[in-house]
Amino acid sequence: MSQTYTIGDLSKEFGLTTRAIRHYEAEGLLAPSRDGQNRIYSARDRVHLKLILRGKRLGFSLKEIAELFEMYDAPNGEVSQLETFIEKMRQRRAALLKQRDDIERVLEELDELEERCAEILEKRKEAIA
Amino acid sequence: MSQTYTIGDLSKEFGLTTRAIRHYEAEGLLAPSRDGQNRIYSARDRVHLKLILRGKRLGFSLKEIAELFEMYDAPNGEVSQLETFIEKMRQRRAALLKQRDDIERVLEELDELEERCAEILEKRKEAIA
DNA sequence: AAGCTACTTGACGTTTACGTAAACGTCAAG
DNA sequence: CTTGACGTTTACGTAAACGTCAAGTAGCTT
Repeated sequence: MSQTYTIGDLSKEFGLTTRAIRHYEAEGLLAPSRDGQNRIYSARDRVHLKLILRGKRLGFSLKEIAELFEMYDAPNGEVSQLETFIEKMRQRRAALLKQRDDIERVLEELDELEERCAEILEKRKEAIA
Repeated sequence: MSQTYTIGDLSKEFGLTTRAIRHYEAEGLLAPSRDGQNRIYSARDRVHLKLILRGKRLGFSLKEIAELFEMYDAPNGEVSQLETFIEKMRQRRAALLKQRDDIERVLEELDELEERCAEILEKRKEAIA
């Protein structure tokens, strides 16, 4: 007996609207089974949803996330297909590394900003006292 | 004599359309000076554009990037303003840290995927030979 | 049976981030 | 003096990612 979820369960758990979840399905990112006409999500579906959200946090479009899913399921094609696939992965990796670098820089800037703010705050509070 | 750029210069350098650059201006992200009606971008404007693109790579909306710019210019307000500002920074930082974590995970997954692909490729090539 | 609650499928609306086309100004080269 | 390359504004178009009704269904509960 494996755990299942309604669309409402997942929407609450992840802070999404049901509309959004259905939208992901319409875009081919989810494929829950049905109980009559009601959607039933498996643990695997839930993981998929998590992955979707992670992809979104990284700035991927739904279409790109769909591609990533295909990539994950698809290493079955021919050699040429596999090679273009690997090339795509290389590009993804490069983009991610760049993104990681960007994050480091922004974090540094935030540190500086925070310091400046702290200083200013101190002065203001002295001025008040 | 400081370096200046036309909109075409910048569009070429960063691989954007001029339309996009004007759009950023319309959204308040850039404020080049003018020579007659033609836009003249300073080195500072160019840096701003770089920052815009970095923000985009990180998945920020143009509006969010505008906020970040304001944040950077704005540590002048009152104490209460400063404090909400610092709170915003805290949230940004948390989001960025999460994003960094997400990236690590996806990179790991990409590693696994690449291994799988390499294995499959080898087998295919053996099969051919 | 009536009502509540959660689900369903449309279908149109909205926001973001530009694309694209029209219509025109400006300057240098041929 | 026209052609071409670049620039301008204005305005409508569009794709993505949902939001927001509307109208219906299905199962409980009182």
